[in-house]
Amino acid sequence: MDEWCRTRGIRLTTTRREVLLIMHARPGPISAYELIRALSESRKRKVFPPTVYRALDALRDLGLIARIESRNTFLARESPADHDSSLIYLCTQCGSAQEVLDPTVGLRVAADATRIHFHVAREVHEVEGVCGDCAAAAGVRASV
Amino acid sequence: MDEWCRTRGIRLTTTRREVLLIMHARPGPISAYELIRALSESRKRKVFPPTVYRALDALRDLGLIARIESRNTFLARESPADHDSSLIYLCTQCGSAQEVLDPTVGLRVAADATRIHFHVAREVHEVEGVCGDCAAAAGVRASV
DNA sequence: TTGAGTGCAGTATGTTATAACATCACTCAA
DNA sequence: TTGAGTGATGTTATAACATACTGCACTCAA
Repeated sequence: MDEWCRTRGIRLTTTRREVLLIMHARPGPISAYELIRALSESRKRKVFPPTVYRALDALRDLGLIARIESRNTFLARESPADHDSSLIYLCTQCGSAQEVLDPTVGLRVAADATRIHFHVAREVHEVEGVCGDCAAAAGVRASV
Repeated sequence: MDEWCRTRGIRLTTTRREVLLIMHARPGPISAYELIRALSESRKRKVFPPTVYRALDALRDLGLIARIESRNTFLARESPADHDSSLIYLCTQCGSAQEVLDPTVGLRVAADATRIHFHVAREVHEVEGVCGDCAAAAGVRASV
């Protein structure tokens, strides 16, 4: 993993590794300030915002995490591959986030971009709603 | 217009109308705090954040404006129809924003959602890159 | 062993957003 | 026309998110 990062010209330093560990340790998206609190706690001393934001930037460059723009939170990825035009499904009930890869969305975006002569650099696709589990739970409650 | 709003159960009050006018008066996205400053100036007295944020919420409910999640800014729409799964193309050079309707993207999202048993409520599609005008300008500069 | 490059700590501040509560205005029925 | 109910706004205060900038420490190659 360390080596994997180095080949990308980005070192997996202590801070970055700690941030990634915290993110993997808890399910779902986490805010930068929650990370600041968690990191401060594990280090037994105050950690300042820039420390965490820098780590998040580096992890994002590595593709190891994704930023959820509509919520100002961050999500650890299971694998760092090919997420250029992934979709993130966000549950408004339980707060969970699920990343889905659907290249056809990227193709549509590319087609539309060509039509308006736009050069795509980055795509954000976020879908808000209710996940299957929460819908099922609500259904159970409703039918009782 | 006033009547059009009322049929949707939302009044187009003075504050909301003023905010909408400011947004239409300048091209491109505008931040909430720019609106606060602009509205304070036009009213000759201080306007507080909640005033503008509430107006923005109402205008968003009416579909008259869109929030650009990846930039924390707001964009006035030309018409308020059918923007449920529109795409916003954002130029990193000139800051312009262009909304494009492409229902096929919404269809793909719906299909993916069904597959993972997700119930969609709202979609955010934002594409960052360079607009045609800026690319052309850069091309001209590069070729000189 | 020194100097360039990179990453980190910390200060300070800028920017975005909302909770909470008081007050005002509009609507509509009596 | 008046008064209750509802929705909108004014205001204070603060929470939450983010970055500019300075300086120090470490690594590694020359």
